[in-house]
Amino acid sequence: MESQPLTIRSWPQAILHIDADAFFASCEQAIHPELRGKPVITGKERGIVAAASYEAKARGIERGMRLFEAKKVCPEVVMLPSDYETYSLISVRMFEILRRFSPIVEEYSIDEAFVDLTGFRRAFHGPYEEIAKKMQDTIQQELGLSVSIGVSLSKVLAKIGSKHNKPHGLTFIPGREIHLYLEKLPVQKVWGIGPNTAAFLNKHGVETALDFARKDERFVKQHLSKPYQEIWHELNGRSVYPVTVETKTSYQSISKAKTFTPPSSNESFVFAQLSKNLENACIKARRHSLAAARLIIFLRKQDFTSQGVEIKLSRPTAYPVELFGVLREGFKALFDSRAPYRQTGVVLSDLKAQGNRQFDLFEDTTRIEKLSRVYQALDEIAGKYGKHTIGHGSSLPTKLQAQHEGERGDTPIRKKKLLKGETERQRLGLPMLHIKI
DNA sequence: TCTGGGGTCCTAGGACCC
DNA sequence: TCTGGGGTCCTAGGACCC
Repeated sequence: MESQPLTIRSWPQAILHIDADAFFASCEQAIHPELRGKPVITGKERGIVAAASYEAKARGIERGMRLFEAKKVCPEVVMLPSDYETYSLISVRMFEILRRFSPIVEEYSIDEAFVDLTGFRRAFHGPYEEIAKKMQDTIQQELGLSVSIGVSLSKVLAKIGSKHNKPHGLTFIPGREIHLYLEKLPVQKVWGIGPNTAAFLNKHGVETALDFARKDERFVKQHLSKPYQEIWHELNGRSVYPVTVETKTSYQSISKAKTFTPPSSNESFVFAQLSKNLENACIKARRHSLAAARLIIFLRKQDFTSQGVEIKLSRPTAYPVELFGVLREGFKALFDSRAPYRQTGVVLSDLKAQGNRQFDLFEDTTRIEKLSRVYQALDEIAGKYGKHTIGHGSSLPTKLQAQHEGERGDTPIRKKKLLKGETERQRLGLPMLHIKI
């Protein structure tokens, strides 16, 4: 297989990666000044630590820890539920600040961005490090947020830089010093290299990022696929990943999954959970004017094993009423009343823009138009009065449950080792089941 | 590393067509 | 009846990311 020629720029790039420190917890401290200096964690609604402030980390709290453990190591910890809407707003403001320095800003995730600074030295009368320092100071002053920054010749190297010194670090990696940063870095810490590829590389004597960067091109081309060949170039200071400005406007797939505690084997409750997920996924799809031509349903048992089905729809849709029939069928095929379940989920995929929707020749188009008007009205009401004002009857048992779900007991989580090479997809273990709507 | 919720991209192989 | 070669599209699966 001949791979595409790699685009290698002939002049040195200056790429900056910025990563907010303990973002969720820092947002809370920025909004609530009384929390500053205190150990704060978010994730209360899930029962595990989603983010921990540096004060909390200093007292031994780690991401992923269960709440009661956090409380044990640090009784005075302040626990908050995650407030994604607020974090998103703060994130937007952070990106706005970055755009004052360069128009080429890639919003990589809620708390990370890449910025292409190539050629901006003169505009700022100073070296790239000074520009980076100024960004860091501005974000600190205007948003009260601490960020870590890496600047180097490629995205992969810039990422290594921003991780090198946290929190509030600023690391500049010029071409002649790359090896100093790679030599002690285990290869699996490199962005894009996961446990599988790391294991493969280890077998070939590659332990550190530097070992990998120094591997000869023949080996890389022969044994590794395109993404890893690209990482290899990036580690050597040859930028192949451009900083892309386009903000995400569409989706390849939309998924919704929810874990409930304690696990349940109540059929109608579990089905109601599933319906709720479907409704939420459809709301999101409609908000983006998308309709799904495929639906995946999965149920996860208490022991973390999952079963799922993938259903091909005869026509794309984002209307739950049209999907409840297949949802029920799929659910029946999966549900085992002996097993307590801990999670249900749906994935809408093969998404089509609704503008281009084709009606089948003999389809009842008036019915579909009516449906579309009904859902438009529903979406408007939800917009005005809140998302959960109106729902479908089949999702009702989730509400009943919510009412007498006073406390949500911490169910012990069974540890299960991921089998080598096992993926999310395989854990879902999806047999193909074609059902037409 | 230790399972929450949400995503993306790449590749090999089969089906189908000339 | 057998045998090529080549192209395109689709799918399932794999690996990774925050």
